[in-house]
Amino acid sequence: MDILNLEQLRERAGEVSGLLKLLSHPNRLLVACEMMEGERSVSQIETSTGVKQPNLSRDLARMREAGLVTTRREAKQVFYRLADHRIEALMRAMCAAFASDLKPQLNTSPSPANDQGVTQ
Amino acid sequence: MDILNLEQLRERAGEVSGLLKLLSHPNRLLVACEMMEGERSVSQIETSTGVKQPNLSRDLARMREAGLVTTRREAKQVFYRLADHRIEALMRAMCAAFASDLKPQLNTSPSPANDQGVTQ
DNA sequence: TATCAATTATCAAAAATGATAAATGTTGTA
DNA sequence: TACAACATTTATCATTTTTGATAATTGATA
Repeated sequence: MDILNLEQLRERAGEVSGLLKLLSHPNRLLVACEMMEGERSVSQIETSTGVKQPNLSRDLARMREAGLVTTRREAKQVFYRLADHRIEALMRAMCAAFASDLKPQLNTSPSPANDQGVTQ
Repeated sequence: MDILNLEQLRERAGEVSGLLKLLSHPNRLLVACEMMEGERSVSQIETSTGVKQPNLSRDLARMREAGLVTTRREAKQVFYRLADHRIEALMRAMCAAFASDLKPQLNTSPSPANDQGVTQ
C-alpha cells in the first residue's frame, strides 16, 4: 500500500495517464515548464520554446481541453497558465525528481558552487 | 526561475518526456503503480492489471529499455521493479499530486492503517 | 520432452507528429 | 463601416508511432 493505493489509481489511470501523455512530448513539456514561472502568451511560448505556432496552438488546445492549463485573453493576446495546484505540484515534483541525479543541485547533495537555490 | 530552470530542462526535455511517455498509458501507469509496492513478476502484474501478457511484455520491455524498471530472474519468473529513487520519487509525487484533491488519504491525513512508512 | 513463464513477431486500426495553408478574432485607423 | 495588421486557431495532409490482438518462439524446470 502506498500513498495512493492501486485501486484508486486504477479508477483514475485513464485520467492521469491522459494528463501525463500531454507532458510526454518534448515540446509540451517545455511549454509546461515555461508556465511554471507564470502565465505566458502564445507568442512568448513560441519564442522561448521554438515550437512553430500552429503546432503550438494545437498542443495548447489539447492541454486546455485536458484541464492542464487555463487561458485568459488580454486584447490580442491569449495568456496560458498551469491550471491548478495539482499540475504545479506535479511539475515541481518532476523537476525535483529528474534534476536530482543530473547535477548536484538539489537537497540530496548541497553544492556550494551552485547558485540555483532549490526551494523544496 | 523555478526549481529546475528551463535551460536545463530543455536539454533533458527529450529524455524526461520519453520517460513520461512510458507512464502516459493507462496500462503502463498501472504497472508502475503496482511496482511502487515492491517487485512483481510478470504474471503477478498480468493478474493485477489485467493487461494481456504479450502486450504487457512489450510494455515492460520498453520500460526496461528506457531505464524505468530493472529486472531479476528467479527460475522461470522475471521480477520487475522500479529502476531507482528518481522513478520512485516521481511516482510518489504523481500520486501525491493527483490523490490530494480526490480523497483525503495522503500525508495530509495520516492513516494509521498504512504500515508502509513513506520515506519522503 | 512436456510444461510453465516470458518474449518476440506480425498485422491492421488508431493516434500523434510536423509542415503548410486557410480562417478566425481583436485592435487601430481611415 | 471597411480595412489592414497582428495574434491565435483551425483545417488538411503525409508520415510515423502506438495500440491491441494473435501466433510463434525462446528460456527454465522437472
